[in-house]
Amino acid sequence: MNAQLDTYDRILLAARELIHARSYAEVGVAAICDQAQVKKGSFYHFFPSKQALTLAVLDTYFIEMKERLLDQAFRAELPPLARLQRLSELAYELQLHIKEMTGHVVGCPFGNLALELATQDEAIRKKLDDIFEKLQKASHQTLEEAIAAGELPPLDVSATARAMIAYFEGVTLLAKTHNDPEILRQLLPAMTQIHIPPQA
Amino acid sequence: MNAQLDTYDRILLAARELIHARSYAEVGVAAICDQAQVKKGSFYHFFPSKQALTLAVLDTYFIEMKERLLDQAFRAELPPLARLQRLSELAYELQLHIKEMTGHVVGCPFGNLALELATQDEAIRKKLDDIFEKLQKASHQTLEEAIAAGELPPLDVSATARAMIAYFEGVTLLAKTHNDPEILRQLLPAMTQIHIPPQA
DNA sequence: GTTTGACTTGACCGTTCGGTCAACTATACT
DNA sequence: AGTATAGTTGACCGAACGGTCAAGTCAAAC
Repeated sequence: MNAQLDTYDRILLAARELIHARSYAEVGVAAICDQAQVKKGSFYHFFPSKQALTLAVLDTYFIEMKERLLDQAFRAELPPLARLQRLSELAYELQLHIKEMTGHVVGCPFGNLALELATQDEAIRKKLDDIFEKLQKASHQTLEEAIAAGELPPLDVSATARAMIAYFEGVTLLAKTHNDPEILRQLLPAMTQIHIPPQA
Repeated sequence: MNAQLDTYDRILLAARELIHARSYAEVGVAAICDQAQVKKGSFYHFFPSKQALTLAVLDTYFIEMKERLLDQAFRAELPPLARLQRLSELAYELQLHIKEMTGHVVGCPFGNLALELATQDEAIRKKLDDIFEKLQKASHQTLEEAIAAGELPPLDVSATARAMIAYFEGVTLLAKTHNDPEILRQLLPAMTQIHIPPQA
């Protein structure tokens, strides 16, 4: 499987899939090596530790999420709020697709690792914090355009962007716990209702 | 420490604290036994497995959450929406207090275990799902009163209750990732803005 | 043709994991 | 006093954990 990829990429791909489907602690280095068809010695030739691998995996999660969700939803030809609705649809479709293949709503890789590791591993916590900040910036831009277009009243754009990401993560958490993608379809569209007013 | 408690309760208390502060996988049975000052043999006299202990721990989390948050916030003498605002304040104060003692925003024990274990342990997933449903029912009641009092327009009460819990969990997730309780104070009050309209 | 260095291999390290068990002690009932 | 029973103890289990390492392969650089 994936014989065309070199060793480094096979490890990264295997780790990505396994950690997203299970969890950080549940997936051992040996399991990653098995799936990647790599021996443990080779693993430690490319990655100094499981933590270092996980930091690299987070980068690939971000790239994939950007390509499959952000770049698809935040397109200039759509009105600003419609972009956020499109993001909701894409997130629903993605989790539905994964559930059809694995039987589980696996949720958001960032949220998953955040709640598992934020208090245990400072480097990973920091990286996840950076990722959420990037997501916030992407929403920020869209919200400003929505206000300029009159689709939204004036508001605290930074706080509102963060609130929408929080809602997105929380809905995904409930969908994972219920193991039901329909929760995403039902609840995510309300994302745009959350408005944090400007500070006085 | 806690010499007045019997063995069973010491195990439960130790597991509660450790799992909330760290994670399920990070806390081994040996660590729980150390903290509870109990030998491993005694542990397995009272609990058949680590999973069974965790299910019991979830019950104690729910009782504590109900006493410290729900029962304090959902008081009949407060107007319905004010109860939800009070819930936000209490959640903020609780996480702030824990951070002052441990250095970490530890987040919600249910959300933490949900994202770590929902795809790995079906019994725990189911129990967490039940707990979130109970929370939804508690919000449901308050939302109906808010609508009756004219504080809210007619809406899909069940879906809105779930959406508010999702938002609550998502904000807590971001606060944990940022390790900053202020996020709760800034964002949680917007909880009551999320309205899922009634089905046509 | 030889040297270099990236990469691979498989055996191995000490530690910890969840869990078991036989033996022991303390308490309570008859 | 005798016995049943609940609880305790510490040694122990095999498996898995993250990680190490000496030895070997191989293609490119000289």
